[in-house]
Amino acid sequence: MRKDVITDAAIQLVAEQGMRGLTHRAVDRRAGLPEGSTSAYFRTRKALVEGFVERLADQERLDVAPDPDDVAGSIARTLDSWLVERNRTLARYAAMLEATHHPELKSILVHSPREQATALAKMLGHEDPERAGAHFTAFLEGLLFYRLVGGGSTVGPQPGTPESLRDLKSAVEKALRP
Amino acid sequence: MRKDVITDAAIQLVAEQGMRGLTHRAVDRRAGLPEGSTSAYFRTRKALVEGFVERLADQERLDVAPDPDDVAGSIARTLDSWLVERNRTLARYAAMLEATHHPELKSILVHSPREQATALAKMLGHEDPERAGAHFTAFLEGLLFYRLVGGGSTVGPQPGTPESLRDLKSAVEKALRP
DNA sequence: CTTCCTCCTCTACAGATGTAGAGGACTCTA
DNA sequence: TAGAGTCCTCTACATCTGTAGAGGAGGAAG
Repeated sequence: MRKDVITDAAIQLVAEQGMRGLTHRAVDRRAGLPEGSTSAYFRTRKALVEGFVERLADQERLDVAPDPDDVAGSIARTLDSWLVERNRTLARYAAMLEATHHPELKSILVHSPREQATALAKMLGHEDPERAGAHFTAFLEGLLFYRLVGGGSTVGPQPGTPESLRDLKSAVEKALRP
Repeated sequence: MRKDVITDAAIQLVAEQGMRGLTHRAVDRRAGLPEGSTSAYFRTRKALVEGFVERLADQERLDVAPDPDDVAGSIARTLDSWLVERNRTLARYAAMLEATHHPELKSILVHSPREQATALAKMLGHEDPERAGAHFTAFLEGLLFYRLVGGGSTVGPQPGTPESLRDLKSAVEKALRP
């Protein structure tokens, strides 16, 4: 579908150049479409931003569901896949930051791993599941962010490798400890 | 100094409107300076971005030095102060994201809490201080990020209150545990 | 075949943006 | 007081950006 081609190009653009690079014409060029296409589908820039964030949210809805027999392992695998899909994850951070001054985006981005984390914490016998769940989520979020943008540059092992998985798993295990 | 007025205005702008809001003229207006001032001090946009990031780095160099007698408490206080200075911290996240496609910024932003965290982890008797330090840093980073931009909106207690300090401290303590 | 409708491409235009330089005001030095 | 140097303001201009609408290509419906 045309719209998806456009929003996918938008995601790449945002990952590579930041929100500033997201213009109608730049998306046209990036997607190899004739000038004016993006503008036809998303008349205003606000619409374009929302379209791109919706696409992001759609693409990530899949990934979420830990295996109860190997909680840490399955979470580590999900995190690692997000590191591998570097551009998508970078675009998501850009979108989250954008949501700070563009609240409509928040409802699109919810993605809410929070309830899930709370449930998980309850399951694992934390005394204050709400708080533990929030801390756990924060830790994962930080792990990702730190690997991807923080800490200078290539911190930690190369994503997608067994070593990366091992490292992530050990971190997740530590975070899951009551 | 004139330059500081300009870069401070730039920080506010970036926090409120994102990198996209950072234009020479917008900074002039925000700082109440005549049009052209920003352009005189920072001829290119790249220079403007670097100037604003340098200013950010300068302002945060102060805050870093945990009290050995109350490690968790002092770290919690630092984190809380960053939450209170919402705009500066938001601007820093924008800058970090920007550094992804603008590597010169990395050397300015280093801020490197990593060696510190490693040293801390060693001090507290972790078996793999390097890794523990990285995880610890990631956790703090995530805690901040999650509170400020993640998780929908106002997650957790209001920054600056004793309750916020207590919550942060408990989180930090948990993360410090070997 | 004609008519209609949808999807797409192209062109237009006002306003914003990056960048440059001319020249004025002010300060310092002699 | 004259001259030199610095700091600032203003104006200019090519380019980019957001947004709008006119109109064509092609398929569907009659």
